Amino acid sequence: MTGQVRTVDGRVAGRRGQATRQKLLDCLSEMLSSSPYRDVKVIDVARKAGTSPATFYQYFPDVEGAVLEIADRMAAESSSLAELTAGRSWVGKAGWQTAQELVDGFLEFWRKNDAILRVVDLGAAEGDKRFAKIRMKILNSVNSPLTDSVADLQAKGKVDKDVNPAAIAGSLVVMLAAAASHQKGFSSWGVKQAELKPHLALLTYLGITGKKPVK
Amino acid sequence: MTGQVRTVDGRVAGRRGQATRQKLLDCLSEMLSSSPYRDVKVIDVARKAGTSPATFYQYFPDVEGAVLEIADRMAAESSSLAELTAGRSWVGKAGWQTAQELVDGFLEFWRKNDAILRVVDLGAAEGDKRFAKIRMKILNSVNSPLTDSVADLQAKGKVDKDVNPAAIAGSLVVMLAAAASHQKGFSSWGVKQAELKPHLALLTYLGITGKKPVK
DNA sequence: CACTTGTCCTGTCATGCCGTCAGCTTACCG
DNA sequence: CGGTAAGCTGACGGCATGACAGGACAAGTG
Repeated sequence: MTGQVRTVDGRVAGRRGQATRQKLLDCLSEMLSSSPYRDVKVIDVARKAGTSPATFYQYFPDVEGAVLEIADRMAAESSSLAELTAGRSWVGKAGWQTAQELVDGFLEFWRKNDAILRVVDLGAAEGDKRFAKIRMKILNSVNSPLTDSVADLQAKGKVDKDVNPAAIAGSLVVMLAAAASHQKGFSSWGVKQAELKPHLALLTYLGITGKKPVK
Repeated sequence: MTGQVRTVDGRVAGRRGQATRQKLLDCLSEMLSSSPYRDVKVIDVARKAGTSPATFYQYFPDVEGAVLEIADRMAAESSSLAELTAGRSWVGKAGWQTAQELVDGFLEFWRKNDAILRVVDLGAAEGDKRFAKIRMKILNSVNSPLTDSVADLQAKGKVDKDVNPAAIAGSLVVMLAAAASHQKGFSSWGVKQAELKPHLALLTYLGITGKKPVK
């Protein structure tokens, strides 16, 4: 699908080369979790991987290039997020359950990938189209089915005709993403994580259906 | 209040020094809008300000230090955001108007300060307490009065007793912040800014009151 | 086993930014 | 006008960057 893995100078990477490349990506991932993006240096990644900076540049044009690759893989995995919403019911108790599971799955995904997601978010916010594209791919895996759900309810007359399903779904998805990446912020408001989840689910349910949930 | 402005080596800055310092801050602000945070170099800021890197280090310990100063000033201005919510009604048509004005004011503030807010967001997400504190100060100027509003409605029996006002208000504020910093993302979902606003207001109103707005 | 081929890694180098210091210039004040 | 403190910069060692050429290594061949 993606073709062969190639080095910067055009050669085809063999088994050993791919292993080195992967190790560099893993070490970069770790560094992103432990130090500010701004301070991540090629030389540190290379040292951590037990190799030299020159090797790094054989596989990636620069740090950003490697980050994009990590982000791309994560985006590929994000498709699993779609199952949290696609084809689920938003009516009655089942609807409330859908909302809860969506929030749970979303926060979990964000928690697992928070370091790289931070960088993707920054890149997208700074206007970098490559990062914006990746961000959209991730958010879309939730946003598309969610938009469909709203449109469905709307077709059935259960949601006002003047709402734009994409705007509602997008706003909710963006809320979940932001809440996930700033969970610590909520604790300074005296809101614990366990307490936050049902409230996010509540807002999600309210936004989608326009009604209070039946718990 | 804040005492005298001092250089890194302890001297008191006079009129000329303060002007230079300010010019450096202004130029840094501009650079943050035009290039990725990761690529902002001291030497570029200095050149843009028509001075030398050594001068920069006379007033700031590093780029981050200067960024914190810019962010601090913005946080001071953010208190004006409180007026968007404090003491406003959330009932009936007046409530709907409150929601709209809140969204409007919030997006406007974010638009004006987006570059620095991006960096603050990143710093906070990376766990830097100084940035987290600044971020909280800004969000609190909206979150506190909003929390009060929910608590008020709750006391009057208009909102369910089992909701945590801080969790609801916090989630909504975070949603607004995220929507503001990724407005471009919505356009790839086919949602224009003018269309986004009323939907954010709708979600806000729904979240605060638990009911559909009377328009 | 020697030889070849193609992959893989690193030593080294020019370049450029970082962060600091000594020392020069400028402004203010008695 | 001389003293003092503020303000600025040239220059420097140190480190990261990014490029290259060449050495190390594995695998296949006669």
